[in-house]
Amino acid sequence: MLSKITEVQSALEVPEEIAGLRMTRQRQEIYRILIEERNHPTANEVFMKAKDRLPNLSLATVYNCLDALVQHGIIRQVNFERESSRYCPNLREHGHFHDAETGVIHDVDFKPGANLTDVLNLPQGAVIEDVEITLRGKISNLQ
Amino acid sequence: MLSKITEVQSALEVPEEIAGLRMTRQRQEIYRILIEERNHPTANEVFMKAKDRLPNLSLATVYNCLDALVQHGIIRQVNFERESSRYCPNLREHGHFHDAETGVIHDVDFKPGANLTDVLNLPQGAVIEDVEITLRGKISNLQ
DNA sequence: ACTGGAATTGGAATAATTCTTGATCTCATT
DNA sequence: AATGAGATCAAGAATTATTCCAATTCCAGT
Repeated sequence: MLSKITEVQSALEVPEEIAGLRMTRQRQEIYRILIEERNHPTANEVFMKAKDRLPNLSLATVYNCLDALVQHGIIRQVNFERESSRYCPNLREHGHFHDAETGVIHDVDFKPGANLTDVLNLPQGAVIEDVEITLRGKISNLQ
Repeated sequence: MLSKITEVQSALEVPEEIAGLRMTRQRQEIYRILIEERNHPTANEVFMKAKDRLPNLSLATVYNCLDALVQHGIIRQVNFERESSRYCPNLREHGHFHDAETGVIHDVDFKPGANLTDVLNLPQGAVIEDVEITLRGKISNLQ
């Protein structure tokens, strides 16, 4: 069990409020886990990790918190096929490369100045509000 | 409403076997629905449609058939966020634009010669095996 | 027609997520 | 410090999409 002081100190890394969302202990802890790990955990994985520090935490609360963070644009929800949703604190517009061999998910940035309309024939008048790009494959060591 | 003759003719368009998959009545019917409608139905929507012709059809069979078709590369499974999977007989490599206002899903083709690596910074050595591009937005009529 | 393997069916089971409800916390105001 | 309103949390029930399972049924090759 952690001391009150340790808990408060780590909590201080995250501000009291972000984007108008009150950062409660639970939300802070969950956000901190996403920031520190950066490995696109599922709600359940976040739950496991967070229980160390918040023993009374419930899975429902993890879902609530993750959803609140997503709604306020503080983190992003990422879906791979029909698997559990994963969560990501990287707010840059980016895609994901899922290494099928290791299971590791790499963030994939857009090249500077690149535009999706360079490669896609969008329908006439299409206004994009959200982009989800998911690649699956493997990382080859061969040169 | 289609005439019997049209129905039979359209059914005949589907061969006995595709890509090594035995085309049973159920698989034929399900495939035909995907081909004719081309509106990215869910398994349940396919089930509803197919029941007209195959009254004993079960939802489990629809899932089985769709999966068999997907496994044999005859159709593709498409996922939007956490919604039900949808199915698509368009085998060209393509993405999807989801019109949030009408719910319509448009296929989005790649521009000829375009390559994803033109716009994305992939991890070193990444070999792409599968691409899923999903855009969400609206269609504006304004010029 | 017979037979073995594949396919189908219907219902039960599963897994992820959401909902519900009551308890608890927070914060502004007194 | 007490109060009250509203937000948040916890626990478990409910929901939803999908998969599993066991018992038929179907079909291609003999």
